[in-house]
Amino acid sequence: MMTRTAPAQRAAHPSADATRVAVSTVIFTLRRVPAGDVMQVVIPLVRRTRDPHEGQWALPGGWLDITEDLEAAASRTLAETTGLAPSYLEQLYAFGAVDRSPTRVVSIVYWALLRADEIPDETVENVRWFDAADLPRLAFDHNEIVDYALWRLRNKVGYSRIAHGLLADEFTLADLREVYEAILGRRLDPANFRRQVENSGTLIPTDRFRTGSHRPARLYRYNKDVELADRGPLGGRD
Amino acid sequence: MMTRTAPAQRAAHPSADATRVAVSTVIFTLRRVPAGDVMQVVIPLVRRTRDPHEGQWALPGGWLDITEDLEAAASRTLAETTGLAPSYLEQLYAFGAVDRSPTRVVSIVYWALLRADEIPDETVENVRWFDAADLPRLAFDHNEIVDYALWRLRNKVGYSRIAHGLLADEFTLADLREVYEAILGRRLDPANFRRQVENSGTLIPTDRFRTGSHRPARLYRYNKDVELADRGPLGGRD
DNA sequence: ACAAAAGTGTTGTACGTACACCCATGA
DNA sequence: TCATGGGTGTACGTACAACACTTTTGT
Repeated sequence: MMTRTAPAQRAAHPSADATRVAVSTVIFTLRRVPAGDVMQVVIPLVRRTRDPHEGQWALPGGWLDITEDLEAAASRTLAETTGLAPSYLEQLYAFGAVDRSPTRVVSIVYWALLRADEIPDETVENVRWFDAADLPRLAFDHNEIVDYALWRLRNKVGYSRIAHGLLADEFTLADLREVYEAILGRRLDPANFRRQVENSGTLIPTDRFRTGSHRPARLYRYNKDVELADRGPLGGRD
Repeated sequence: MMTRTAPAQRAAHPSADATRVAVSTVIFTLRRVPAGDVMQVVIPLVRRTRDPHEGQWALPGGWLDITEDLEAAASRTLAETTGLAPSYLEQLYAFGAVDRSPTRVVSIVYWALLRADEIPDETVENVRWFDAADLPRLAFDHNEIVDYALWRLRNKVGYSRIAHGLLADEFTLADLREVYEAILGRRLDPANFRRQVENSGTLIPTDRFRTGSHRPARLYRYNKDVELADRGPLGGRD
């Protein structure tokens, strides 16, 4: 599913009087807010350096190359602009209102999950991480797009195991619960959460424990036989 | 949500070495199979009269005009090719694999529901209705697209009231149950179905009854305060 | 009267929620 | 020993599936 090397040169864009196809991605990850003890959902945005909405923050993206599939374009453009390689990538929606940009642009938007261990230390120039719940005014219709992506994320966390796309290989039940709590924006009962996820068959207990504070917590792994998310007959193709 | 008059002339397409954007629609409706007493899901397909896959059956669609929104393009192209005006229209997915067509085409695909009373008597030339469960080999990747649309329909019928998009204004609970049974492909308990749908708050009982066979059945209407389908922050825009 | 569909009642199981309680560790 | 999070037990309410049963019509 992941990225490949970017092609050396890109095909010239068609004349501006034609519809052009762009690809953008809403990338979600979790960050522990320094002061408090809660996690928050954050997304990386790119400061625009060109004419439409120059200086404003926008979703990472770029033009679709004529020789690459949609998902490949999403992987490539987000890697080029942010240097990131998410663990999960799924198409969100195609946005194509006539007035969403000065020239006619249809944007195929993807959304992605980034594991905590995939976040690089030094950030790329012109990229900044924002609390998804408290965004500034973004370029184009990107506020609307992020809202929709958040809605999809919250929905999907309820009926699939995508939350695992935000965690490293081994984790405690408290880690997993924190992910759910950050996405859903409410506290969950530890006892009930444990039983739910244990009965779902998606977790494999290891014989390792995480120590350091109070009683050690058992570490779990994901059962790779269970799909991360049910995408129906489409197995992740375009 | 519905169609408008088609523009008199369409902008010339960009040169064939650029990516073009097409819009197609999977239109679902129900038909009572003549012999038996069951309903089946049927979709209209158009016979291709041009080069790629000429003679094969394909989804109704056409090129996106540079001056129209995506949903408007879906409404227009399906009206032009089939003469239909569905009661419900929602974006399905953007298909853009490089090899899905001889030239590079990104298809924004919609899916639609047509009420029984919206089906015209005489069918347009080159349009034929097919049982969705028994399709021939279609042009391009359209078999795959229909499979995905069917999956979405079956999913969505479980957590929204879209089934109502397939019925006339007034209907009996048996009518509604038939819709669910046709979509889900299994029989439902009339008693439990009644309670479920009654408690959902989406139905308004009228004081009219349908007579004709056995005990008369009460007619119901939809509560228009309840959305047909939850589309999140997107209220049906593109 | 009888068949058949409309509509009601009852029961059991599964599952989510609330919350009391015990366990194991660091300090 | 105490505070804290890990982990177990239990009781209650809702939702759904199964199915027996009553009601109302056409024939």
